Amino acid sequence: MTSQEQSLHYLQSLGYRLTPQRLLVLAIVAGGVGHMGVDEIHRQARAAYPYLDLATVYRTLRLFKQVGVVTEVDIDNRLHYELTAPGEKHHHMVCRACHRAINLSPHYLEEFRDTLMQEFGFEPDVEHFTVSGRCLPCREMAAAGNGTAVEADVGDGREVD
Amino acid sequence: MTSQEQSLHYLQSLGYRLTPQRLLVLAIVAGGVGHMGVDEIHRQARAAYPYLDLATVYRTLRLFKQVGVVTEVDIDNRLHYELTAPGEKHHHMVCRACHRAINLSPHYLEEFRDTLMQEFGFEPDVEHFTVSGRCLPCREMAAAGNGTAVEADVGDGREVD
DNA sequence: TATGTTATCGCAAACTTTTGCAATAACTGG
DNA sequence: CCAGTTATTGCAAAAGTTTGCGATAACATA
Repeated sequence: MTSQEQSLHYLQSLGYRLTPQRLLVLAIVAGGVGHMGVDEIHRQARAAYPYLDLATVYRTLRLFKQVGVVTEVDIDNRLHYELTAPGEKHHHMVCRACHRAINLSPHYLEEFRDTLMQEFGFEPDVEHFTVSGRCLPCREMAAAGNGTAVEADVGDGREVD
Repeated sequence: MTSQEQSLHYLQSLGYRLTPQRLLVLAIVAGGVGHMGVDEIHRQARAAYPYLDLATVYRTLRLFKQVGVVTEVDIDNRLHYELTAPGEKHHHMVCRACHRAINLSPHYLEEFRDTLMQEFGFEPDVEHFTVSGRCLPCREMAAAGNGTAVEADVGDGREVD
């Protein structure tokens, strides 16, 4: 049984229905490389099934995230998804300058998580954890001439739309 | 010189212009209790200055956040702002069930921050750090009969709009 | 296999946030 | 204090995401 089939059985065991739309979205996310934007998932889905609505894509991904089948990453104010690989779980560091997502092993969060649990009884949602900040290449670029490690320049000073 | 005046001088020193709109938004956020939603800030602003546009409120708050005058918190997919109190900086834990924001002393993030810096050269944006998860009361409610520690019940199982 | 229940879908519309653009007003230097 | 420069505003529209609702289809039961 493949990992996708397992996910589907799991959904079913929770009482959710297996619909062609869900199978399709899951297959697309599973087949994509890295984090996929919602629009790209929708585009690919429509290629196979033209009537699939964008709202359904959003609802499906929200559900998948809720049950842990996919991981959501906010990249530059846009939602992206990737399959949650059971053996290789990770969190993300997203650079606010170049918008790249860097994987972060759960190991780095364990201590933080334990602290919050013990001190506040607060159970952080580590499953969907993302830190934003600036990556090394972008910080170096900023230190030298300014600009971004990849492309679009972001926020140098004055207020521009 | 009040804290607000300091913020204004700081903005000016960075080359930003002091406009009535900015003064107004700053005064409102400073006068509010806790985190204020954008719509509430806008409503109050219009009371004093009816032409102030919502887009201006968003732009102003984004600017204030960028320079550190206000702190942004995402509560239930909506942006909220509070004045950044220089002496009492803190981060937030937001409960995904009751949507309350709990303050978190910077102390709890220092170690995590240092680790990311040393291991990856990644400089986390601790200024605008928020962890989502479930607070103690909500976890207890869920453990007993289910429901939320405050009001709206969120996500019990089936997919409902 | 036929039938009932209700979760899910597609569609349209709302909501939140961002953006393009021309007009305005804040600051600068004379 | 006046004129020039350009950051900022208001407005309108777009973009991204969520939601209400009636129709449809998935699952359960017989």
